[in-house]
Amino acid sequence: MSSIPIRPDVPPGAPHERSDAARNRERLLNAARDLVAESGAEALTMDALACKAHVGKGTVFRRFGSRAGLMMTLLSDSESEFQHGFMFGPPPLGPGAPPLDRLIAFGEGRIFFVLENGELLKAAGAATRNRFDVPATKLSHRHMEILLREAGIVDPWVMAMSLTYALDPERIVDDVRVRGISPTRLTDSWRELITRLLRSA
Amino acid sequence: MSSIPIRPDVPPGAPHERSDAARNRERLLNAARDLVAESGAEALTMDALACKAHVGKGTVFRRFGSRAGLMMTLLSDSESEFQHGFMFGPPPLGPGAPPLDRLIAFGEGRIFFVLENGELLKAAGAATRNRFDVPATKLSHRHMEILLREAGIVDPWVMAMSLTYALDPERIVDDVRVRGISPTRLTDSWRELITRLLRSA
DNA sequence: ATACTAAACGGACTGCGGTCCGCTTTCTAT
DNA sequence: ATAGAAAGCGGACCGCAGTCCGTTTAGTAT
Repeated sequence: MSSIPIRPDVPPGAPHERSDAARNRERLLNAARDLVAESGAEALTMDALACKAHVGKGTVFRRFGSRAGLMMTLLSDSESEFQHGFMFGPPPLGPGAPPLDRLIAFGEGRIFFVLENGELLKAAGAATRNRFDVPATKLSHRHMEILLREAGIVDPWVMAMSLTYALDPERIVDDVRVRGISPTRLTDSWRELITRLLRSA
Repeated sequence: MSSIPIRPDVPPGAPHERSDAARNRERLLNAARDLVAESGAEALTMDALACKAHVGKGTVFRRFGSRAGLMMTLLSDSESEFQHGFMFGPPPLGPGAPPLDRLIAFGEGRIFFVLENGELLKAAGAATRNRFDVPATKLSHRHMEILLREAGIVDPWVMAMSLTYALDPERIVDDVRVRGISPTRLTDSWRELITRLLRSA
């Protein structure tokens, strides 16, 4: 029953990961999860991580590229789950429902997803400059674009971008945690936005 | 014809600014404008500024609080101008036109404003955490909120927040400069968004 | 003029993200 | 088993934002 641990993102020509590299990746991921669990993502520093994982700082950056990259790695599981939901799951989030309902469900799902993973998302988004080289973001954008096109929006690409920013993690988290807006108000307003946007003339 | 230079933001009980402080403020502002002019806001470092203004680093931070604060100071002139435009200027941007037209004009104005001052705005927004303690942002938000309420939106406060993020400087600048979207597409899409959002059932 | 006080000053210092590069380890080919 | 090459490693190092605190200086009161 021994299983080979899956290494994500490994493109076709796999030069085979070295054993020490694999070990260190494991160490780093565990240490990172510990640190996040005990003090939150915001407080995690790359030095502390390197230290806790008994690894050089260079190794940390070789592995994840940047702090944002680390956060994205930490997010990737729950993110894939959410992605799976809107791509293959049951309607109204998944395929089978009309665009209006799917967009409403998408926004609601996204809002709750953000509220669960807000710290990580904010830390991951802080990259600045990438922000849209992030596959997950591109995928969400494209998903909305397609639904908007189906619904007759003239420039679905740009509209999807507007909606993407309307669902910005920082915005959602701060609305709820800093400005005291309830999640319900957020989802209600999203529903109002999409409903008005898509109802036919 | 001698005029006393206006010191902005000075609340009632003015303990009178010391002469050396005034002189340093002038130096810093000039140096900052020079630096921005020659290499862009992004490249401006607080050390370089202090050095160029022949002033200690502590002085820079005493004056502006943070890099974002400095950028906001640099912006304040053009920002007031834009604010004046939508608060007191001629319709459709200013009062006198219906909310629909005013919102469209507001978004268009904002897009062009951002494209002119994008670097400064991005650098100013990087504050993170404040972002809404910024008076200018609050004012824009409130402006939209009022127009949305007039137009019958159920939760104008939250909707205004969505629209605020849809007009985020980073979004606009990156759409145009990184992703190659023309300003016209942006304004057209904004018009489509607002038009659909506000047309009555 | 003198003495006093509070504001202002400046630059050394800290903490963090990120880079660099000489050294070490693992894998592969023989 | 051995040697060579490449991937991996680690920590000193850099640049930058922001803080701290002992020193200087501009106004004020006498």
